[in-house]
Amino acid sequence: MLKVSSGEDGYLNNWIHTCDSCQATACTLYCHTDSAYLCHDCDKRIHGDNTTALSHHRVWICDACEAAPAAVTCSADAASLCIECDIQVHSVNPLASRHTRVPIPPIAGQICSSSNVQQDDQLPGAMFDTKNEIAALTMELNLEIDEDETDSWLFLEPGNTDNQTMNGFTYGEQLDEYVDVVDTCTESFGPEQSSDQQQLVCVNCPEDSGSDSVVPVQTPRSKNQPLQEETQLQKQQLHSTYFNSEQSGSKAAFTNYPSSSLRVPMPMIAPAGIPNSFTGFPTTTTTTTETFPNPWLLIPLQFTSMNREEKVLRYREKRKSRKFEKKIRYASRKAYAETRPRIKGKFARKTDKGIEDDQMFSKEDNGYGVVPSL
DNA sequence: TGGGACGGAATCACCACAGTCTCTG
DNA sequence: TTCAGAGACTGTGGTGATTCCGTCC
Repeated sequence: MLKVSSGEDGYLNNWIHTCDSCQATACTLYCHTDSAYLCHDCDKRIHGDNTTALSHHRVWICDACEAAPAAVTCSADAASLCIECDIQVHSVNPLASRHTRVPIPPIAGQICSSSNVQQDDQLPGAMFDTKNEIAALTMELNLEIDEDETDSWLFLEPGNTDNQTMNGFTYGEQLDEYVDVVDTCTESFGPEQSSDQQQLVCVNCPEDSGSDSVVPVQTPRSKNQPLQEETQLQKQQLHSTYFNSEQSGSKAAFTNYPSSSLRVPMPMIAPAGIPNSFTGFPTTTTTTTETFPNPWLLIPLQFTSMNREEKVLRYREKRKSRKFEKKIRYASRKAYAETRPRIKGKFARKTDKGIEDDQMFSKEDNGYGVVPSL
């Protein structure tokens, strides 16, 4: 991680977050208890000396953006990702969406060394020693649940949604809130600078590159190539993920990420007696373990009233200025659609003349049936 | 003050087809 | 294990139909 220059919000221009303690080096982990980004040395200094500090809830920083706390580990990509990057990376195509991701538990104990963390066998956030252990857990979690069944988890009591609130939010608001989270690039900057900043930050987004004159081949994407796509799957995942969390506005606020892609029903709805906020890892309850084998997945963080108020205000501002603009993912398809014959707005079959024109066009294009670029 | 009528805005479904993905042999 | 082929799936825009909401009487 290289330090470039620091922005007003504490983020470096290349998304790298500086250590909140020494302010000199890039952070490598985030302590939820202290609400601080720390480098290894500072973490060792702060948390290394007493058992109380060691129990602080710490997680590694996302491998992709290197600015937010990692929430899941993808064994397929061998990377730890924050929620936003996870969404971006794994919503690219159905194949990627099938990657099994394991929510990252907090760092247990002291970090071994400051030089070799997050490498190979020392996956971020792991109380697991090796990738093998993570893979084992992954298989454990890889429960196949019917889509309809998964959907049913999204609603506590169908037909009685009016009065269902959590922590003062209605579910509808929660739903809105997660849409906020999706809009990652915009979220991270002020409204005025968002578009420009996006151009700078999301250089790997195909939409930003402006080079998608043909339908892109959906190859596996590296961890540094996040995409901005809002698919229905995303919404389902987000809905599942943030349904019960009151802190959706900040990616730094999460430590757990029970993605629906894990095909694990969201447990936070079922256990009626479990409070909405937890301060630590919950003890196993009968209800919890019956519906979900990993109780540590359901721990929303406790927020201070100030934090919450701040997030709520921010969320409300966002909601006011939200715009649901259609995003064009495939310029080639847009071009095709615009040139297609229509009858009352509906696509119509190509006429013979249209086919002839297309053939001529193809000949002019050296015989390749390349979609004309915009 | 409540209810119906009206108009504008918003939302949704429909269509064809190139390209991609998945499955099977 | 690799390859080829078939079939399923996705995404794209303009229009009309439908729904929603605010205003007026």
